Amino acid sequence: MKKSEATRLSILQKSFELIYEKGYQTTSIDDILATTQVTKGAFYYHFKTKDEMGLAIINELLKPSFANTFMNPLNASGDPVKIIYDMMYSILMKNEFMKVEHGCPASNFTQEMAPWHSDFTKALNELSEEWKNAIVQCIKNGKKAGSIRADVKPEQVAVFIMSGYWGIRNVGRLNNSKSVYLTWLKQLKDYLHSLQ
Amino acid sequence: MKKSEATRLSILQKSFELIYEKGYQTTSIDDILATTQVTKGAFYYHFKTKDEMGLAIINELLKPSFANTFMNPLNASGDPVKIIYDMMYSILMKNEFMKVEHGCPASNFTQEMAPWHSDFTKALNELSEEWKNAIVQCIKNGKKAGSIRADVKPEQVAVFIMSGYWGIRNVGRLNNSKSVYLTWLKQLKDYLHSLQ
DNA sequence: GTAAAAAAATACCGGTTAGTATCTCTTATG
DNA sequence: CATAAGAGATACTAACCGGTATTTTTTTAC
Repeated sequence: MKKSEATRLSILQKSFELIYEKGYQTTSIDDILATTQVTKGAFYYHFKTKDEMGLAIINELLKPSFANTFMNPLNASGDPVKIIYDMMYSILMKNEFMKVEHGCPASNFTQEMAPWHSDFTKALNELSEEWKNAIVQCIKNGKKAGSIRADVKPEQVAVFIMSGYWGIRNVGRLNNSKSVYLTWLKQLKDYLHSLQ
Repeated sequence: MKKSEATRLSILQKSFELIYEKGYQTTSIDDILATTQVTKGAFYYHFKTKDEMGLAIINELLKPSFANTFMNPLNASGDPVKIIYDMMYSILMKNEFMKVEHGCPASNFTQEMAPWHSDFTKALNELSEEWKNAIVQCIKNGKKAGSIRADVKPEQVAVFIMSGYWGIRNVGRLNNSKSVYLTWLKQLKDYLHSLQ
């Protein structure tokens, strides 16, 4: 009951990396088997279908890691301007898992799955909503504390910031260079200050 | 020499719509043949491979239409704040081809192709660069005319705005509702005014 | 230690994919 | 109207895909 958990997790983790690099649809079961050194029998013992595995990746790997990287920083107390900027800087510039040429796993999943798999889209929408709400809360706190102007609409700002992040990941992939991240971050800082 | 051009164009146009709705990789040649009522012989007479057709779609359909919708409005003279906002409003809310559930074709292509096809990525990066430069120019004009503050960095602003657009398309697909477009547009307006 | 259940290995299947080879029809030109 | 090239139709293939059936090995419980 222990080693089997290990192979299951190994399948999930390696698949996650592979899918992050190659895309979900272009990563075949055989690809996964080749890199994990797991046989088909083992794979299908743990997962009924490829999509079930995909969903497990989202729920068991993506969500927790998302919570760590995207949510936790926002729960800190202090000036939202600093909190949000630092979070974005850390996600874009310091995170070692995410590569500029591959973008953001959550965003990639979304874009790739949206046209044809509503279960995935739903799961990913939850992520996105959680993030937005966390940003909203962070800004509301700032308004209460007086570091953010009273007329600022938290919801609007959250959507605006979030969109910018998804977008700059897209641009980063196109340019294949982190320098656009820095350009974006500079303007994000100016924008955030305009809320003070 | 006339009818053949028509079938070629018909293949491109129908494929474009199909790919826009279903994604490039999940749209098979047979799908295309079924909807275009064209036979495989005809298809492969006009295009050597599926990817060649994909590139033709980008260069012959996407680029010109992009120029119309995304570039032309920026060449108008006047206040960049109004020009840029009106353009975004028109792209997001008034364009009849683009559906919220399918996002923006240029963005979809990018996300889907990036991991495995550098030719596509290159072509799409050109689009993105052109758009950015057009926004940069528009803002520079505004600075000269005095409607935009002197300390505003056009390049940064352009990247920031562009990213927001790619991103809100992503969010729109997740939410499957245009209401996030309106939320984003409101904040875009505030942001643009902060540049005055 | 052995039997039962869990986990994994192997071989295979039907369907789909992009692409090809070959044949036929159409059209433009003399 | 003949003919040759242009355009399109048909039938096929080889590789790959996700998934299954069956067997073998490993682990757990007694």
